Amino acid sequence: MTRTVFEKSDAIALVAEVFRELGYEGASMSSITARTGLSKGSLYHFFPDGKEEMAAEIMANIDAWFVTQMFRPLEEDEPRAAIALMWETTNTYFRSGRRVCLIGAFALDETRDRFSSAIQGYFKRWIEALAGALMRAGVGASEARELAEEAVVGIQGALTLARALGDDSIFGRTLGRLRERLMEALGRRGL
Amino acid sequence: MTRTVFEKSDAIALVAEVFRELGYEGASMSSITARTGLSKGSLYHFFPDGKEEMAAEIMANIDAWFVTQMFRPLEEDEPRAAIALMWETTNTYFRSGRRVCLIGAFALDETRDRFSSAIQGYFKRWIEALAGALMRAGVGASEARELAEEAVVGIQGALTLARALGDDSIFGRTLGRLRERLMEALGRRGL
DNA sequence: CCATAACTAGACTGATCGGTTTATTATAAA
DNA sequence: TTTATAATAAACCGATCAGTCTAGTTATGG
Repeated sequence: MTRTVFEKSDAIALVAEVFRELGYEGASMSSITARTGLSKGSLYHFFPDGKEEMAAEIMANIDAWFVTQMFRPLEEDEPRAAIALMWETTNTYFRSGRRVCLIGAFALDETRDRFSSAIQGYFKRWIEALAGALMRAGVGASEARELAEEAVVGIQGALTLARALGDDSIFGRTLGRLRERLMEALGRRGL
Repeated sequence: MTRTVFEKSDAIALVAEVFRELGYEGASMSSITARTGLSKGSLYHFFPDGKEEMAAEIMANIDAWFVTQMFRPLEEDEPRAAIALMWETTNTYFRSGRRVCLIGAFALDETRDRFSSAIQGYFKRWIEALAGALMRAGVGASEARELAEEAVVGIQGALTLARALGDDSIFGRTLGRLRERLMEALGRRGL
């Protein structure tokens, strides 16, 4: 019997894609083994506590990626550049609307109860990081908060509707609309 | 052994609530019987084809409700009044953000494939009905379409974030923001 | 080259899955 | 009443579930 060797990071990425497609409850161990090519032995080697550990590690992985690619730049770098990067990163990460937000999907059913603090932390940090960048760019606190909330809400809604309608174009249009609104708010204070 | 008698409409409403909480895959027959108080005998009496029929009937039920309460008014009644009613209906139906959109939740995982036309039809009609009302109120076609899309996207996104953050207030704020934007567009043409 | 550890394949287990069947009880027409 | 039908309860079914275990194979460090 021939053997394929996986790295844990590969396993995380592969399993994440299955959760994205089937949801937490919908992803059975057998569907995970079938779709990833990882045997149960491998999966329980990497994730001794099974599905729940898989999901937890995947979410931590996603969160860490967003922190380095988006949140920290928003929090620390030049705000306008970081915001511009955010739109790029968002569009790329979600594959122009073809990829669902796993954390958003987990939030909708009782999966949320298992991972509530991770889910809450992710969205809270996104909104706060964006609001902070807007404020550093000169936008007033309350308007910055409103705009940031609106942006993250819009991204999540667009992902839902892109899937529901089977039409990615709504994602691009929404991102464009939201970006325009932020640009407008930024434009009003010092060019 | 004592017996409780249910109506089918009761069964639909009760099971719908379980799907809303657990998702389609997460809702097992035993969890449905436990939470609704309906026995398997009753459930399979009302829904001979099991879970799939339950979900299909629930979605048809939701769709019919939205058609009479929201879509038809938007399509046929005085547009400004119908739009005002839409915000009321939306806020009431989703219990100020505490209740998830079942159809939106189904859209995110592979449940979508089972019910794609129903899911797509629901959101398409919502957007088109709202866009139509805006046009009849004097808003240009392309702007009406944009605004309608933005509104439905925003509602779905707000529902996701309300659950994710465990904070309903974001739903009310989003609805207020969206209503304001529509009012502004309506205000620009003939008061 | 060997020894040990890291890793993988897949058979296996008890529990639970969606769904069926049988038996019983309520309802309502005759 | 009687009788037919609608509705409910629960035992039961094969399939699949998450998770375990064993027997291996491959990588590595000496």
